[in-house]
Amino acid sequence: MKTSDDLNKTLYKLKLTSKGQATRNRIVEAAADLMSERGIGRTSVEDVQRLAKVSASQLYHYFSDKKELVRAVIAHQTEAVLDAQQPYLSKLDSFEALQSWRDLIIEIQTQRQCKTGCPIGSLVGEISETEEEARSELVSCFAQWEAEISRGLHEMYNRGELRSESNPASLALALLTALQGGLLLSQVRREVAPLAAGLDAVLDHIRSFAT
Amino acid sequence: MKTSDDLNKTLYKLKLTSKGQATRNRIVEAAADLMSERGIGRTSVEDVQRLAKVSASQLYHYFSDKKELVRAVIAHQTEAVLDAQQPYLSKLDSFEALQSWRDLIIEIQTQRQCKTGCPIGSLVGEISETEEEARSELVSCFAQWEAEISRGLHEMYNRGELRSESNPASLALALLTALQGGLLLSQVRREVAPLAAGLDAVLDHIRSFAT
DNA sequence: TATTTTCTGGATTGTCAACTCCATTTTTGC
DNA sequence: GCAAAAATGGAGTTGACAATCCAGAAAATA
Repeated sequence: MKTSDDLNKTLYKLKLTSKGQATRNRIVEAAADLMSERGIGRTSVEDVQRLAKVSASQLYHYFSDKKELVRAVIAHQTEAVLDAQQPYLSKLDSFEALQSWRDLIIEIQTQRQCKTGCPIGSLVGEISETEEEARSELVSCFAQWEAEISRGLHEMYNRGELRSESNPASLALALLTALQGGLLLSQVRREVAPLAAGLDAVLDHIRSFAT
Repeated sequence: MKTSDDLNKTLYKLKLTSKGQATRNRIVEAAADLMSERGIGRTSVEDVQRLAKVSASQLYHYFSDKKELVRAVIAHQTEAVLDAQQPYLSKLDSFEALQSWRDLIIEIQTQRQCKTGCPIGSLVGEISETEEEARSELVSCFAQWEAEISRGLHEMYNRGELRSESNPASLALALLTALQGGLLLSQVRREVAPLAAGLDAVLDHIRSFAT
C-alpha cells in the first residue's frame, strides 16, 4: 500500500541532493542503455543496479517500482533522442535541411551497427497494453517529435516552397512513420537499407511538392 | 542436457496424431494471440496453458522450451499475416490493386481497434539481441513479405506502367517500412492516422512514377 | 489382441527477480 | 553544532514462472 509520503515523493518529487540527483541520473542512464539494447522485460533491476553501481535500497529510494523507473527511462530517452537530432531537427525548413537530417539519422544508426531500433519506438510493444500511463508518455514523446518536423514543413509551406495542395501535417507524420518502420526493419535485418529506402521515398515525395 | 531423442523431436518432428496436431495448434494459436497482445515477456507459459486448455506436460510435450514455442509462434504469424492479405498481396500489380491492399490493411487495423501492432513486427524488440535463431526467422518472414510486394511492382515495371527511372525493389521496401512504422505508431496512438499517412505518402510516390 | 508409442494430468521443484527492512552514514538547514 | 532529512549497504522475503517428473489414459501399429 502506498503511504502518503510515497505519494508525495511520486507526485511532487521531494528534494534531491546534488549527490542524490547524480545517483538518480546514473540509474536512469544505466536503465535506458540496458532497456534499449535488450528491451524492458529482459532487463532486471539487478542488472541496472550493477551497471549503475548502486544498491537495491538506493534504486528503490528514487523509484517506487520498476514501472516508475520505466517511465523515467521514457522521459530520458525522449530528451536524448530529440537532442541527438539537433540542431537539424529544430530547423527542418528547407530541402537541404531535410536531407542533412536524413543523413544524420542514417549515420547514427550506422554507428550503432543497427543493433538497436528507436530508443523510444522499441518500447512500444512492451507496454502498450498493460501500462496506460507509460503509453501516454510515449504518445506525447512522439507528438513532440512530430511537431518539430511539422513545424519545419509548415514554414516551407507558408514561405511558398511547398505547393498549396500539399499537406505538411500529413507529410510530417509520414516521415516519422517511415523513420520508425525503417529503424525497426534495420534493427532486425542489421542493415540501414530499409531506413534509407523509407526515408528517401517520403523525402522524394515531399520534394515533388516543390514549387 | 538434451538426449538424442529430444534432438530427433526437435529436428525431425516425430509423428503427430491428428489429435496431437490439433493440440499443438491450439497451443500455438493461444500463444500467438497472447504474445501479439502483451508481448512475449508478459506472456507466461501458464497463461498459454490456460487459454489453450492444456496441461504443462502437454505443452512441454510439443515444445522443448519457451524459446521453441516463440519460434513456432513466429512461423504461425508469418503465415497468418500473409494469408490475411490475400488475395491482394499476391497480385499487387496495378495501382488499383495497391490501393485495395492499402484499404484492406487500414480496415484490419481499424477492426482490431489499433490495440496491437504488426503481429510480427511487434516481436522484434523482444528478441533481436538475445535469440539469433528467432531473429533470422523474423528476417525471412519480412523477406517473404517484401518479395510479394516487390513482385507486383516489378510486373508493373516490366509492363511499362512504371517509368524506367523508378526502382521497384526500393519502392517495395519503402512500402513495407511505412507499413511497419504505421502499425507501430497506430498501436501506441490508438488511431489509424499514422498508418494511413505513411502508406498514402509512399503510394502517392509510387504513382508519381506512372507512365 | 498385444504392445509400443503418443498423449495427458497435475503435483513439484528450483531459480530468479522484484521488492522490503533496518541499520548506518552523510548531508542539509537552522 | 545539532536535530532532521536524505542517502546508502546489503541481507532477507516473497511470489511468479519456467521446467521436470511420474503415473496413467488413449491411440496407433503389427
